[in-house]
Amino acid sequence: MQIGEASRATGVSAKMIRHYESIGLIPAADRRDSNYRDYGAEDVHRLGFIRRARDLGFSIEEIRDLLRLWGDRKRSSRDVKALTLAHVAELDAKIALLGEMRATLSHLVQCCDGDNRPDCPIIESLAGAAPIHSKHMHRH
Amino acid sequence: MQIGEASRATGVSAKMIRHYESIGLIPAADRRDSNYRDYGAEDVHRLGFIRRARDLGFSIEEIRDLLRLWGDRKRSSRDVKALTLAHVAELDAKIALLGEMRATLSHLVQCCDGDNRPDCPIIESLAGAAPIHSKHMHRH
DNA sequence: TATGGACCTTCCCATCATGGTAAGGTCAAG
DNA sequence: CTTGACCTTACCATGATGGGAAGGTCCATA
Repeated sequence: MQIGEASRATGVSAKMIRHYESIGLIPAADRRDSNYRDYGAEDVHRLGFIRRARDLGFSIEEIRDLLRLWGDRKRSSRDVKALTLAHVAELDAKIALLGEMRATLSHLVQCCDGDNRPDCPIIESLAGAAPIHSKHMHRH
Repeated sequence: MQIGEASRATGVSAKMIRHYESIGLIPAADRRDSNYRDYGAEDVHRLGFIRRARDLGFSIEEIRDLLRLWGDRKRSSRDVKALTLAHVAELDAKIALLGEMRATLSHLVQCCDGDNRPDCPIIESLAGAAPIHSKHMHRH
């Protein structure tokens, strides 16, 4: 099948399929006489694997490792689990960072009247008036 | 003061200060005879504003708007609040996405023995054996 | 058979925020 | 006068993806 059909079958854009080939994530596709790339069931299977891994947030390099493990009949599930746990830790770190931002911002939003006047704790906070502590600063 | 000192004072790298100038986020700095950039209190204040906004995850374009509002004595806090709420919504979307990934992965991790054998639900799931439903699939 | 349209090819550029490096200018202290 | 710390511009890289140009292939239909 041509790249477009492989793309439709896997949800990976033709652009990215070519890219994955160019960086060696997947083997170079067979070519027809027309020089068009030709994909078979195994290729589609691999692309589906990649798409699912991408959907779970794995980086290309992590996926490279996952593909190697997938093809290794002697792999230990320990290695897969370790790789995955490392990725989960990355996700946790990102979530924590975004969560802190969200918490700070939603506190500021709560304190902002949102009316026609210019006075705004959000702008003031960015301007460096004071760090954002808790709502109960004056109780200590 | 020179760019290095402004950088140290604000936590914005000299590299990024020049970059912000090049994209018009901040006005072109004054120059000394040596052609070195020269920063004053107002510049440092603005850079601090930018750094805090970056720390809260605002994009450069959002910061452009925030700077405009900051400098506008006739701004309405409504506008600031709206901009911030839009950003919080973006954060929520990202957090939700990462959270879904995390949930799926941690379920798979739980199901993976992590021993010397190759059998691994993580790899199998990526290979497309079956979609990940809940642990209680068979209860309905 | 010719043409049109859907598909493919490679190549280059853009995103976003940031960092690295190279080649060279400036300045103050020793 | 040298050394070292600082500055300048200019170019390239990241990671994953998309856009577009210029041109080749293939099939159906007029």
